[in-house]
Amino acid sequence: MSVTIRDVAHHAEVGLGTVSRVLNNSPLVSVATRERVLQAIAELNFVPNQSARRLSMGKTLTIGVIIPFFTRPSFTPRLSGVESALSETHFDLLISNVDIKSRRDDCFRGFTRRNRVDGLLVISLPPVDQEIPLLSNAAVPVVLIDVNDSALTGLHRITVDDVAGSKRATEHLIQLGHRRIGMVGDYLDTPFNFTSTRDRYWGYRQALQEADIPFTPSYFCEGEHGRHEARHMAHHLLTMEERPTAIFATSDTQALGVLEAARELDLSIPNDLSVMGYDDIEMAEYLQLTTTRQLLFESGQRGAELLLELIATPESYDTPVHITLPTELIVRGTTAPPCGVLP
Amino acid sequence: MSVTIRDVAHHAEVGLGTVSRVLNNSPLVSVATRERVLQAIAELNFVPNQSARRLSMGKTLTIGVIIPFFTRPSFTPRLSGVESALSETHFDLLISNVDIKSRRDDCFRGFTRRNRVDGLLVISLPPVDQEIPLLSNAAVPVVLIDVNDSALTGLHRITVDDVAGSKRATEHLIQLGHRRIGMVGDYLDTPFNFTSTRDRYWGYRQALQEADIPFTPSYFCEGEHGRHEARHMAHHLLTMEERPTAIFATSDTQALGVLEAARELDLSIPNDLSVMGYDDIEMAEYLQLTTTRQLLFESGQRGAELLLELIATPESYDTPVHITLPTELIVRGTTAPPCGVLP
DNA sequence: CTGTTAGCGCCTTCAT
DNA sequence: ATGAAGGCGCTAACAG
Repeated sequence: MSVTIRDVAHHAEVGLGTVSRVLNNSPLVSVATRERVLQAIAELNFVPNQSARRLSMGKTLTIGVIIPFFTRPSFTPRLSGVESALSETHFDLLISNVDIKSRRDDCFRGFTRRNRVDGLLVISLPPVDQEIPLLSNAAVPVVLIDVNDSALTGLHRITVDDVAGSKRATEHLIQLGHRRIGMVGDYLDTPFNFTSTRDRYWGYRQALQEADIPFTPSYFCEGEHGRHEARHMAHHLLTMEERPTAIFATSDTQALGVLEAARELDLSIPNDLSVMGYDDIEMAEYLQLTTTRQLLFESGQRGAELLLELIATPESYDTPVHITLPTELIVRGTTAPPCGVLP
Repeated sequence: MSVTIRDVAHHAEVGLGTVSRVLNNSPLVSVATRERVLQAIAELNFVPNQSARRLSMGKTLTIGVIIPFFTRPSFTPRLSGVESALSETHFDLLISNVDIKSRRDDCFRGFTRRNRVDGLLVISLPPVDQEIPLLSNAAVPVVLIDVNDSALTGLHRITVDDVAGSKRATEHLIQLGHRRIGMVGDYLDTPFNFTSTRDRYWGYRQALQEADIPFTPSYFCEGEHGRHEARHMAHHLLTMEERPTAIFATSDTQALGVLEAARELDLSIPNDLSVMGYDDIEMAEYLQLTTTRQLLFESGQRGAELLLELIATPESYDTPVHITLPTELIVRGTTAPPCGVLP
């Protein structure tokens, strides 16, 4: 059916092993024979069969990545980073988008065995307790990206200090003179249990506390992720009796919803209301949104790079690698001192 | 090393073939033995080796997709559509992001052979002449998405009538009373040769012609894709002596750049300038951008569905399938009659 | 340096 | 309904 290594061997009048050597850049081939084989390969238009190589080598030559909601603007750059790190290599990229819980569980189980992938990247999805040993004893190396949980110290991770980033963001608002600061975020408890959501919540709480501003539960709104949902939450906050003068959205996407709500209510930004996002997605700059930048692309890239090293030389990594990426406050146009207050 | 079908056979005290049959849901197994095998599988925690299956079956159980710039907001939904169609199946999704020409060529060659993928989806990338036979005679079925070229009638395709969509968009502007209509778009000629770019250009030209508005070359700007580049082009247009009263950007992303340029120049939208986008990406609604909606997600989904059918029953598709997806003009807030002109 | 051989783990006839 | 045997295309270890 298809031309095989055997045909090439015949054609080049060499042994079958020699062809294999040429294919794998073995130095144990004379220049002359190598030339001959290469030519035969070209003439026959031969391409090695991946499945056969993989079976024979006991490797899959592919990297798996488990990522939730890969179309969200904050996930795409992460994926892109992974892709860029892998594009130089011969590894295939097997992406599993999980947006329902059951798929998530399947992927965790399926990918931790050797015969699916040679290494696994998990993005934003913290393993539950019983899965931790699964990952740390996995047949293949695993790197967690954007999963910040102290129970995970046994695993390789690329994380962001969201508590600090969020605290810093809140402090910015406080320094501007705001005291009534609302928060619009994802549900703290979801089937996926994103750690970033909670970390950002705690950063906010900490900043308030250190500034001696009491936490007002009614200023904290949690809901489904998304612009529309955020708009509703913000609308609710902004029509309260004593409405917040600033709203911190835990993602830029949600900040857009807040801006929409403000528009509906004819509140001018930043005079009537300060709005703060998180992530610094592409659109944030366009919208002049004050936000906290995290290195989304880099997180994917470095995670993938680490994974590649783990695959290449597992022995040099007996202790888990933990890289923390910095965040940066990006002050743009949606934050200002509250009405009537001078800095 | 890993538990194999052989171990299962031993454990269940059956032949090795029987285990295979159970694995493949063959009806040729008695309920009793099936139970026994299933239990052995569970007890041994056996998972079949993909590479081995693939080699043995001569299938790869994976679908390849070649997509350029997969982080662009108009490509992500297409990919998402593909993913959604595949998530129900047992097919793996092998994504190749090509953003440089050489990778593109490699992918075209590499993926058209049987041993890489069982089917190929090509998004937005028209094959060059010499590649057409490669694709139509490919060892595996191929479906082109968003590639609109009359030379491609021999291939299965999901397309959008961009000429019509673009013409309609331009007509909208004309009907509002605009006569000086600028266009900001991608380079017409690029290494990738996106057909949509050219189609949109021609739709624009056609609409002008039918309305007896002469085409003004200086009103047409082409450049690298992206918001910033579009901003520069728009800036140029808007500082001309007789500047356009409306600008049609050939993508929403570029429309954002146009809006930015208008902001810089203190032009109010839509009074001083009408802006029209294309695609209807997620952000368009938020920005109240008038645009042309195309079914991005559906294009990916239907392409993948078609491909799956082609793989399953190739014999029932002796003649190429060509599905054209509709576009829809979405009038929002960035277009209005030109200053001083009543509709 | 090169040819030969024995698997890699599974599917698929072929007998039974 | 079931077991045994051959082969998918390649790599790697071996002998020369």
